[in-house]
Amino acid sequence: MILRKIMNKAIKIFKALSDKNRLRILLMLTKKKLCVCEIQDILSITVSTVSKHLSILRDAGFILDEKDGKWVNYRLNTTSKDMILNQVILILPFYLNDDELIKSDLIKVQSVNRKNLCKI
Amino acid sequence: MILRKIMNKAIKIFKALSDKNRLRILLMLTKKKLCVCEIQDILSITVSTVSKHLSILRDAGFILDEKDGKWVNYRLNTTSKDMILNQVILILPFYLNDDELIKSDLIKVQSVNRKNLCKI
DNA sequence: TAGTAATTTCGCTATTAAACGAAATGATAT
DNA sequence: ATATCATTTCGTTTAATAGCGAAATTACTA
Repeated sequence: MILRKIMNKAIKIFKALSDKNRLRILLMLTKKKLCVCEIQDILSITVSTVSKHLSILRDAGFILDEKDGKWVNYRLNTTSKDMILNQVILILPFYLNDDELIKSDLIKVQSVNRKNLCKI
Repeated sequence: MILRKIMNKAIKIFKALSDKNRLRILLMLTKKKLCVCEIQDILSITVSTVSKHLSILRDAGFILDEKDGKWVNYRLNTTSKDMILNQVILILPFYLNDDELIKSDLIKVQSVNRKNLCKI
């Protein structure tokens, strides 16, 4: 029963990684925790789509959420015991380091500020 | 130009890994090189679908093909310089080792024989 | 308690991907 | 060279996924 789920877990992880915006989110979260509207601002897609991406990353085990006032902070899960998940989180920053889009995302992350962004 | 392709390469690799039959194929190829009809026999899907999966794995860099008489042998690419690709090939066997479907695939691989299978 | 703001969920549309069978291709062997 | 067989490509159908906007939810705050 449990054993038959191993491959499904792997597939869920790899599917989560198969989308450009989700890779961008993961890389941003290596720099700091972010709320939905901060991510929305950088990706330039709707807030509902961001929320969906975050739930896919959470289901796969990559990120955790925590309430912070009226915001929800999302951050990388650094406590997972999953071998693939840990390796990916380790390798991705090196791998995507030189990607132009990732580079500009990471610059924007430094100065993004939820207090200026929100009030949808 | 080239740099903008880094993320697309990553996405291609993760998409290739996001399918059950392709994971099964990769694991089988860790044991020995196989032709299309041998893989078809174990997966129980049509030969054209197997061929499509193999082309996706080849495009992502996971496997290589070589002619062998009237057959085409597919084998793992162990010469890649790609960081993600190498790590995945290293980790996957450990990760999927206990999956029941993978276990039965790997038993079947031992005795599969193209000479008995073919004549579609 | 009512209002407001952040986030999630729902319903929909458009695109992508997996599967099949049939036809085309490539290569061996008679 | 022709027949045969393994594989690939093509055309189609069906299922999954990313995106949007609107409605629902959750939780501060006035």
